[in-house]
Amino acid sequence: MRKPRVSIKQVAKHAGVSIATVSHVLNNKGNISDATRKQVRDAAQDLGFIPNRNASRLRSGQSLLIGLVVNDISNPFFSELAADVEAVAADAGYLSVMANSRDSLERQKTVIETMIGQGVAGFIISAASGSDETTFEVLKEHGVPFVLCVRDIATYAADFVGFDNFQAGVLVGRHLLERGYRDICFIGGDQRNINRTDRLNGLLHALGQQESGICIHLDMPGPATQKGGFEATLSSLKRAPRTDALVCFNDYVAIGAYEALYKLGKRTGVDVAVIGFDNVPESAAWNPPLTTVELFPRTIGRRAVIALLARITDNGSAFERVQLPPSLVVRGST
Amino acid sequence: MRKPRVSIKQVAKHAGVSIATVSHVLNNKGNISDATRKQVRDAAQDLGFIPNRNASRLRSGQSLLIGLVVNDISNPFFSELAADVEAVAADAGYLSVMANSRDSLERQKTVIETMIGQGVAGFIISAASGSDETTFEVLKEHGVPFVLCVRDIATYAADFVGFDNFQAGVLVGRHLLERGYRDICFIGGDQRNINRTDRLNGLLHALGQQESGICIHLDMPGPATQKGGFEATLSSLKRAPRTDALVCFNDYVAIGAYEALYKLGKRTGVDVAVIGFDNVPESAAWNPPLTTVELFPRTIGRRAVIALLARITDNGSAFERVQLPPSLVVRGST
DNA sequence: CTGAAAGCGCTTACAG
DNA sequence: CTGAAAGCGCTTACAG
Repeated sequence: MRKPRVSIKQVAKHAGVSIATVSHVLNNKGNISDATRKQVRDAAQDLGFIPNRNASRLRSGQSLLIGLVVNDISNPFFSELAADVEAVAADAGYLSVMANSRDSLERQKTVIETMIGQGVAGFIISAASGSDETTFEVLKEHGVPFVLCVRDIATYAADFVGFDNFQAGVLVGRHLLERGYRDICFIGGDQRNINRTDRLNGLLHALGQQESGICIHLDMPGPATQKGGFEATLSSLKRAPRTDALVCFNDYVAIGAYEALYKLGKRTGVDVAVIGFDNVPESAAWNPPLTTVELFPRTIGRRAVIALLARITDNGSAFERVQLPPSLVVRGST
Repeated sequence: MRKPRVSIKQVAKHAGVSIATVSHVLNNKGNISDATRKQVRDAAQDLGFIPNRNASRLRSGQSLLIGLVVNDISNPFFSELAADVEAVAADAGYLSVMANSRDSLERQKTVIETMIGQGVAGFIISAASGSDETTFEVLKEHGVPFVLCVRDIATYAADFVGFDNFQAGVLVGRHLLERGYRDICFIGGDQRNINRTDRLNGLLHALGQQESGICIHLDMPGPATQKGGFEATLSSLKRAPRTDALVCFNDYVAIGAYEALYKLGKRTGVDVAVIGFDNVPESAAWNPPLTTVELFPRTIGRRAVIALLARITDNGSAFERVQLPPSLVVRGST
């Protein structure tokens, strides 16, 4: 079916040298005279030679593939992160393979095993909800380095690059206090999601520092989607009609809250404040523009690649934890 | 650095059989007794064996990798498409490798060559702006099957899965006529982008069927981004202050138009209508909700994988062209 | 029903 | 400075 590929053998023949020499030239190894070097390069060019990386990898054990496993590829937070992972990896000569765990433990396992079989040099993983110390055992067993990002695992020792969720919650809490909101509801997100727990704790921490009647009325977990936000908003306002601020697990949930408030005839930002996390690009253009917390997905992606490359080169060093400080973006919705 | 991987050899030893037998069992080939089969399976399980696909691929020439090359990974249209490509490919036992051409011809070339080197079984490609018949020559030379999606190449013969852009333009044109808009401006998008040309032509076609003073004032190409839409809107309204409808190359451009109109003190959907293409999920929750054209990225992704798998199995058949009909979603912005 | 052996396309010590 | 040869982990005709 497929045409026979041009191999190093043909290149060698065409250039009138041995295959060892071709390999040396192509990998810039050993001492090769300039004349030979040019001959080989020209021959490779003429024949349109593309080296078979499977063979290289098999023989040398070196791989130039990076595996990226995220919870939801179609979430802009992760697609931005992925875009930078891909770009930085490419600069270092690595190709990135991306897979979607769809936040399912089982699928995460399959995806990781498949990628090991493909011979990836290492992994960048945002752990699926419910992951624990045993989840990544297989990577240790196979000696494949990995770094976690965005979603950490409480008890697990590995490199981690993410943002400080507790601090993000604190920023939101302080802001709400300053603006005088008193009846607050936290909506959306999977309860097993450790980032959610941290954000909520940060929020409670900030609110608790004040002696006042301020309290969280409701903690309403649910799908971290627009639809989830819509429904959580409706039921929150039914159960706690005096709610004056909705803290949303992410901007998707927040846009669902906008929709629900509109339906209920409440003015977003006037009758009820809405605040999100992520700062997706569109949120600046919503009506009213969304107050949210910027979490720098692209920076996380970039840092994760750097950490992984370091780990691939030297798997012995101590684990590193990078937590980027979040930053509050105040707009019209609060 | 890496632990020595468990190979078929260890499995064979552990099961007390030859490596050929292990291979047969694992690939369900040949006649193997149930007893032996079980022994091998158990041994593989015990040792946590994951077959080295590089070796399989090298020997058999068969690959289970699919390469997906898109113009912009962080655009939700493509990340949704990618999500379904990945899912359907996974069901068929394929792993998908995604790369971002960033709509650059040069990067597209690099990415394709790298992937060939990785031994992908085939490609799904949304052609970068400016691609032509020579761009994908390298794939033909190497005998690697591919299908194009979303962005086609006028003169090129290959499978294609996309949507009917002309028809999408017609839908928009008819809708604007019905609502009585007369001063229309088409904004955003790369002028070399064939989808843009087709949409514009469809729009002109629909408008031209009417005998009236309706006309397109301005065709303002530009970046297909929020920022691009913002700026194009400002300059359009400066040059043609009577503009009553903005047709935006995509929803990103449209949200930029919202922003600009807000800044100019015009009411979106009342003073100036805005219409987009893509129907990104959030657009339903914008204020006002966006009238846009649904283009079914997930369906395109799914169909593209199916077409590619057919092409991998039988590269001789005639090229197939799938054009999904677009569908107008009318909301508050028109 | 099972196994010995060749070979996929490379890389890499080693010899000259 | 260049090349002959072994070997990475598999698959596959072929022999028994």
